[in-house]
Amino acid sequence: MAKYPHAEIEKKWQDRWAHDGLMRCDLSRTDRKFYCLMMFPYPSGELHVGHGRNYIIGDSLARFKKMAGYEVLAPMGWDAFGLPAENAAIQRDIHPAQWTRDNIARMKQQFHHWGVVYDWDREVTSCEPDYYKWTQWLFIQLFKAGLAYRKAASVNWCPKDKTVLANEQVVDGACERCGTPIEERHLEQWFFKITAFADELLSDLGTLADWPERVVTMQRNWIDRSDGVEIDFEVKGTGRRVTCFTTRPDTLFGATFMVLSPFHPEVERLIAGSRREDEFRAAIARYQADRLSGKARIEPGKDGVFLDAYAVNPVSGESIPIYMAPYVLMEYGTGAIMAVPAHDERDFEFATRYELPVREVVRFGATPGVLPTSSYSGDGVLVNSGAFDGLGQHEAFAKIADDLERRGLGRRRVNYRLRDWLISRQRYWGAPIPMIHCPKCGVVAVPEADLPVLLPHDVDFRPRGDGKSPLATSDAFRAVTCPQCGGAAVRDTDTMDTFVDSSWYFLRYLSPKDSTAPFQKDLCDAWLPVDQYIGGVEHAILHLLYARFITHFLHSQGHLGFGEPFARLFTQGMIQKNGIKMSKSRGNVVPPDSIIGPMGADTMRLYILFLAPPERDSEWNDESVEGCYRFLNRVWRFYEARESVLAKPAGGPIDERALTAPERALFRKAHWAIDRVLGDVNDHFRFNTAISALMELMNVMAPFGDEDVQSGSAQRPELLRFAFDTLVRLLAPMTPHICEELWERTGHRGSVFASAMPAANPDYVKSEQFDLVIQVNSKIRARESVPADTDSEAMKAIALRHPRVIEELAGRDPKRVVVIQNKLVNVVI
RNA sequence: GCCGGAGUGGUGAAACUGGUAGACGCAGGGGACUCAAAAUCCCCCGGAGCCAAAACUCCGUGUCGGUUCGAGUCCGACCUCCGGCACCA
Repeated sequence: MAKYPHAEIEKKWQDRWAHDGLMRCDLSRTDRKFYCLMMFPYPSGELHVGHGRNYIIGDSLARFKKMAGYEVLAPMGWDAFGLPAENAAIQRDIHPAQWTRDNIARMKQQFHHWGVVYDWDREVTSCEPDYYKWTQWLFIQLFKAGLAYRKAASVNWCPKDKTVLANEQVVDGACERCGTPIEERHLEQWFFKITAFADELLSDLGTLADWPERVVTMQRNWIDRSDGVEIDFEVKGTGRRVTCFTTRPDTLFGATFMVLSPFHPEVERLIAGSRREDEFRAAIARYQADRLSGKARIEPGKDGVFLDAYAVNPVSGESIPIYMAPYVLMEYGTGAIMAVPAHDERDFEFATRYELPVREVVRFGATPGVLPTSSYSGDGVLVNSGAFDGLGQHEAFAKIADDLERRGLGRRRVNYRLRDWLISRQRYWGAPIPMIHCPKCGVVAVPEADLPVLLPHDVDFRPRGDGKSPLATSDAFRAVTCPQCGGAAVRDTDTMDTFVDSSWYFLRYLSPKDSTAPFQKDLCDAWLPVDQYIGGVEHAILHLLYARFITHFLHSQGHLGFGEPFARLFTQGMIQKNGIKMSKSRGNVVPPDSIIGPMGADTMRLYILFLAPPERDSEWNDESVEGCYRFLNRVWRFYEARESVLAKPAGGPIDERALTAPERALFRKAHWAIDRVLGDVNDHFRFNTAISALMELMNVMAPFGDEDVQSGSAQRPELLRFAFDTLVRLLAPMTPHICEELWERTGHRGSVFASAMPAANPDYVKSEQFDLVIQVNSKIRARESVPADTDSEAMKAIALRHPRVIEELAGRDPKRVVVIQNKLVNVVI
């Protein structure tokens, strides 16, 4: 039998949607708004079916919401700056701008062929001056607020990409992108002070009830707040002090030694001119080498050196030896710790190795003993702690902290694992940092009226490897007059991390062409937070944290009326082939055209949605795709075989009581399908079960009307039409082309997406009969078909007079009879 | 190590608040149509017991226990896989 003409149908509707602006959004309709946002892609070229999932889920959801009466905002744009464009451009000897533009055109074409429709009037492209002008504006706002600062920092340097990487972009000591082991360099870099927002970013996670739990957890662990106390220890005989951070001031009396990071400044002071200086320096060099190799966990008990020096416990006056050891990190706290081996695992390991005293200061239960875990269990009582003996741990924390603060020897402090965000990059293809270095005035922001600072086109953009940006080679770009004093000055030649570009794009969609402001507060306040954000879980930390930070910042400055940008988040799973992620380098990608060509975009969409719950990683199976194609053909043939009935309007309401039993079953199945599909999609993105419900409806519909139509005696045309219309409308968001065509052919005016979703009548959602399960002692012994909503007494009676039950009872009385409405009766003997 | 998530047929997966395990597909087997094939349509399809069929019975949701009339679902312990963090004081 002939296949339905998908190619022709799909082209027709794709062109019509584009022409009619199907997803054009009217921003003035805010009473029922739905902002449906998909993470904008990096324009890397061809998209494969794995990428497609994100956009197909989003497009289907947007269409559902449209049919549910929402004014849907579904925009799309391009995260267009970044390294791959440069690398590809270097390889192919074309300009990154050209390469990027070509890819955008290609990907737009692909969306079009998939039937994925956006409001293209709102397209944003982060590498265009009309966009990055405002990324630069954002930088200046952060600068003015004291949240963008320069610091000479030891930074992660990728020798292959020849650029600095953020901590977040270093994975296992290697570059996230190319896998090259990173090196350490000391360079002046720009940072955004995200740590200033650490606390609100952490506590507001609690308001994100509609985010996946695991994403919230990942962010919480990433920020990781710890409350503690900084304590000053005197370095004996020097008059100098070393400050330690601890979350356990209650164990202060148990500190039997101190450990400095080998990179702590005090180490240099202690070893300079010392008798064992050479030995110390050799050790430091070794630790340095280990640190750069990155990977291995450093065993606290493995390595450390006594520095021939002592510190004085500020409370007990006790002298304790000072060690340096690589298990203490310079990057966290103060780079120095007071070691309490009795109550900290790592300190315990170290003390064991170097035979240092272990003194119990918190007792759990009655028996003395050490408990070397860093967890703060809270029910211990202090011992060996002078005046603080007998206090509970929590109380001791407070008392000791108070005591230290009063005497000026310490202060309460909160530390985060989160570090400030290093945003400068020594690369060409990014937004230039809008700053000027003046010999007289120092670092000065470019006046906002002078934005954008244009990225010069004719620069040798290959990376240089000397720690400077390619922009530094352009004298024309660098030379500038200082906006403050008018003297000669130079521009900053670094560009911004692309995560800055993507940290605010969702605001720009509302006024993408506005040349006077990055976004409009009133529009943003009306349309945000985003109602549904959809993207890959790989952005769980970086992008989502940065976007939250920037939104919180803009909120704090009064530019926005809200702090959290994304009310609901959905992270879709990866599509794999042969058990691994689809990627070009692994050669296991499925090109969309290999499906669309023979079977059409609707089949591809249907398969991707039917495959599995969308949040789950799933395996692509070529054979299963055909099952979806078969289903669409069945729908098509159902129409064709009944065209004479379906093609013309069949009016009249359906009188349920006048229907025959099988007709009533179909009528109810349609109502059931409405209920299922809308519930599955709205509540949990369960497109897979929604589709299976529609397949069930089709299975019930299939026998209806065929022969009757042939013989010209079709019964109940209104029922046939009701069932078919229902199927078409429920299926339309997922397979839009075939459904638009069928909607038109069945005599409807206007797009199916301009029509309303059908509503289920609760009276008809359940089938008339159900299988009453009769159990004896919880084992199924019989089933009987009975009318829905048979009351408990009647159900019980049916069960008790069933021959099987009578047989099992053998004259005895049941001990108990459990009745579950519309389900089962369990006779317990 | 810590924090999440997941383990169900040959396979992708269903199973709403504890109540018929395996819906809906795919693959496979059988049949109809056909000269034949494709396509389509119909039937079967977790395992075991029975020569076979029907009926029936038992077992079965990673493992072992528990709660309950009843557990894939709840509780406890464990195993495996995936993801995140990993010297954070």
